[in-house]
Amino acid sequence: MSIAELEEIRRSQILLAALTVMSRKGSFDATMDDIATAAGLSKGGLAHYYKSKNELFIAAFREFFARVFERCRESMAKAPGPLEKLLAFDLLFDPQEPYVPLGYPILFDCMAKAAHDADYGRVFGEWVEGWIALLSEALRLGVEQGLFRPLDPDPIARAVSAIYQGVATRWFLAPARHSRDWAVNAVKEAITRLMEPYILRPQLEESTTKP
Amino acid sequence: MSIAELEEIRRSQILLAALTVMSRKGSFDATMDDIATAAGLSKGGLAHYYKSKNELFIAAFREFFARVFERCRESMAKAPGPLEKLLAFDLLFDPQEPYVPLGYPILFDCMAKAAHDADYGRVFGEWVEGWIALLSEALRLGVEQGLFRPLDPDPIARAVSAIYQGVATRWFLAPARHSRDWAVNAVKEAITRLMEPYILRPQLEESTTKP
DNA sequence: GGATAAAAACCGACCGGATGGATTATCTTC
DNA sequence: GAAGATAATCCATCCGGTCGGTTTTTATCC
Repeated sequence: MSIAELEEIRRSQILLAALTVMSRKGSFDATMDDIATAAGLSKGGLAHYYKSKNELFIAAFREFFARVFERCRESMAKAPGPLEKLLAFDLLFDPQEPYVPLGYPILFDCMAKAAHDADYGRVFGEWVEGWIALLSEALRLGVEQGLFRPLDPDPIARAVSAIYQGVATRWFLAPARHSRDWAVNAVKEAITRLMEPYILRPQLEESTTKP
Repeated sequence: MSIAELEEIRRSQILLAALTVMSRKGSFDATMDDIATAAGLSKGGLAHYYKSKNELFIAAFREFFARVFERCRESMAKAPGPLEKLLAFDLLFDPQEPYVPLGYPILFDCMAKAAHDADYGRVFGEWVEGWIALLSEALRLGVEQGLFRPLDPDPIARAVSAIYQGVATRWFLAPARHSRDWAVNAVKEAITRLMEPYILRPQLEESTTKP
């Protein structure tokens, strides 16, 4: 095994440990000792790969968002049509999904940090932009396929993404009164209705021409 | 001045100081020293009124949410009709609004804490429920006034509130790509369209009866 | 292939600073 | 003078980061 390979393995091992501890304790309460223990290394061992706690945390948040993004992309790729692609994120409300119980605490921590620290704001913003790019692509696809009337994808994609963010926040933080059924339905209703004026129906095209 | 009056004044002074420091530094980085300095008291003075940092923070978050709730209630009270009441929260995107620059960092901190600590989850959840009660009331009003068709207010109010949460989160944390205009319009579009099937139009009542 | 030296990886102990809370002393009010 | 309010100081603990020492790996030479 080469030094580069070992470094890759160690960094990955440390990131996984960091994400686990951050999710369990909250990133504000996660210590380097905790993470070192979870990684099966010493603090000095951690220091070899990540020069500071902040550097490790930025890397951990980036890793987390990369994984979530990939999972979302997969889910979208499987959806049959552009509207279905906009609605392809029920995984966000699935407790069995690997990154759901682990992920929301991490997401909220990143948001709390982002409110004060531009580095974290950048991490959050880049993830958001990536997701919005996916959604915009689906909207453009819908137009190309003649399923949606011509539209500006950007603000709509942003609205769609924000709806998911709001509903998911409520589902996770106030679950007693925001069930999964509510979440799934709220998202579907809101997004479907938001898209309503853009949907072309070939067989009913005459009746969609409102006065 | 009686002891009860002094206590009221001191508690209020300390809470204001706490909110100011929490907003500026983040609640995770706010120390009792910081808050004492901001309150013009010593740490010992703080300890007389709040027995622990946690007790002070819970009280501060509650104070914050109470103020935001009151501000939202006022804004709604001024709106002319039930649909306008659902849309009466442009203040959430107004940087001149007192609790906006100060409030979002506090809100995100509370959310991050709520992900791990049921006490904070309760504080957050109670605020959410209060807001939803206002929205539900407006929906019921709309039905009573014959402006909305009969509906179940609860899930709709929750969806409306979640939309605000998502859009506001994006506006505040990723402002470069989520302008105030986008936010105001996204909320208006999403909520108006979500309500579309429920809106009764007296002059066009016949055409709303879809097959 | 073996021996040797150098570099890298890793550990455990240590350090200085920060913090919440406790304690003692002082001040203020009744 | 007593009670309450407040300040200042102290204390124990915690934490990120450092550092000297040890172990492991790599590179070089014969």
